[in-house]
Amino acid sequence: MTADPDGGYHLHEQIGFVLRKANQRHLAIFSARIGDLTPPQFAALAKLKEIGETSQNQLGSLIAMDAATVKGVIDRLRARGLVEIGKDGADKRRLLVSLTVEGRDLIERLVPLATSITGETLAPLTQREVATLLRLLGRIA
Amino acid sequence: MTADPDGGYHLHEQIGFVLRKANQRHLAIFSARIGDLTPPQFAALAKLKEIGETSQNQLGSLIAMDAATVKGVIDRLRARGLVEIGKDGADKRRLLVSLTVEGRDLIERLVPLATSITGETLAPLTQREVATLLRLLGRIA
DNA sequence: TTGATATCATTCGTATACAAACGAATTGCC
DNA sequence: GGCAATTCGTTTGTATACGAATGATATCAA
Repeated sequence: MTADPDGGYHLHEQIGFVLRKANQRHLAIFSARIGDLTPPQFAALAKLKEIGETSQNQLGSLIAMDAATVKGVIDRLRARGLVEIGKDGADKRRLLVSLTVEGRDLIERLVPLATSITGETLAPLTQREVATLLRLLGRIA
Repeated sequence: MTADPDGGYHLHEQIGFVLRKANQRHLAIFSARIGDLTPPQFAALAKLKEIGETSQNQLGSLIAMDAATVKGVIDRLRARGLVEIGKDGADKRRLLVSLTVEGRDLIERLVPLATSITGETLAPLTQREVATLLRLLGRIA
């Protein structure tokens, strides 16, 4: 039924390709609404607001970034004064990352925008379809 | 019903975050099975096999890459002898990109692997759910 | 207690991604 | 024909991503 009659391989039907395109559209919507922060930077600030101070690697695992990637993101947020780092007295290997006052202010102002970004990204779907999509994506993520 | 009782913003429920995680899992499966080619490189070869010779920018728009990105991908494929470029007699601005014999051999050998990568990525879902997911993703892509 | 193992953060190298600016070539329009 | 707008490819700069290697520190086990 849904099988390809000619048995051929079509790039546009592969999950990897469609995921990449959906990501691109979301990124375009995001940067149109929040121009001075990238989605990874936003994710770091949002997670810090949710859970408070943590180590750099712990934050990375919470937002699905490896150690090398999260370091770059935190460095750039730090250069802008949105987060700050401190030492962990109990474990000298760790860097504790936390929001600055400016970072907290910014993320609180941006949350409504982020909600509208999610809304615009999902605008082509009904509420029921949104729920289905998130459920199925969650299972392959 | 599905509304968040506390009205809070949770990163893990946002479409952008879930898309990024699904992409990560797909990439991990891809590189475990096809270690010496990235998904964008594979996409370029697969599309060239589908449509034959095209200009660099045209190829980019077919596989959703901007001009700067596609240039890097083609450069690396060219350095490995998988694609070659020629001049367009009718339009001196254009570079015509095509598969070499080695490139054609490789992509034909890899297509079965790519099919199994798609299968493994979608393994947590039933056939019906796969169809639903691809349909909904296609609408927001 | 000490020695193997694991964890934390950093660094290096490679590969997407995309914006912006650029020169060369082509097209559209009068 | 000729000039403006467009298109093609390139280059530069910035920002993820991830593998691999490394040094410092913790932990665990014999």
